[in-house]
Amino acid sequence: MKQQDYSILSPNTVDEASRIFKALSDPTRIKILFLLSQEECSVNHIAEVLEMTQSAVSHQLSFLRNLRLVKYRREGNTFFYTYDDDHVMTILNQVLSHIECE
Amino acid sequence: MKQQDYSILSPNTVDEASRIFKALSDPTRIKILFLLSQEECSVNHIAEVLEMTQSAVSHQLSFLRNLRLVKYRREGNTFFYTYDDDHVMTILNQVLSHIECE
DNA sequence: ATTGTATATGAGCATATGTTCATATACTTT
DNA sequence: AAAGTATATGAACATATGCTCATATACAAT
Repeated sequence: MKQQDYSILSPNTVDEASRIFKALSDPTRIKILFLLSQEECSVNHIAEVLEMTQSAVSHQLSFLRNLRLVKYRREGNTFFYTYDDDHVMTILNQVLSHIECE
Repeated sequence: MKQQDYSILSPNTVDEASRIFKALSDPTRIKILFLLSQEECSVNHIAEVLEMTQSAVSHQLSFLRNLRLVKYRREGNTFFYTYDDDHVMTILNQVLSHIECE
């Protein structure tokens, strides 16, 4: 059988999907996004709640920023982060609630 | 502010979610699952369609099997794989169709 | 100006991941 | 029994990942 006989995903679609899933595949990023689904948070606040170093959190926020999954506003020295991709947040919440109602 | 003031996910929930997303975060696994969403496939068939070695495909199927995302039946020398987790397939299709309709 | 505070970032490191290569296993065919 | 076919599996390797540590940056407060 030949490859053409099948509905094949375009490379771009596969790459984009894997990027989204990879973003959600790390426990720290899941926890950060879940926090942000509830309220706008500063970096230090996230670090305190998750009991992680500021640096580790900042690196993950940088990762999420690059993927446009979060955005921030500055207020003095404090950076307040919010989520910035409704679709990804919907996917995350679907999976989380599916797991919890088992 | 204290950690207890927030709705915190249980460690099990986070781990389980990250396992699901990690399973979907690799391009090869996405392609395999997408193929299986269309039809039952033998290992060699998957390898041919995806233009990958039998070994690479078999390793990924082993990964997906461990997570109970696929199952197989044997017919002589041939192993026919099908998907085995409707929820994960739904998530995958949601993300794929969201990407494609942009 | 100096010190303090909040965050970002680069280097380094240990671990995880995905593939290849060689080989094992189990069944089929002759 | 022997050779062939389809798949599984272990070792090895290169790359990716997520953290820590040290330091840079930018603004605030004194």
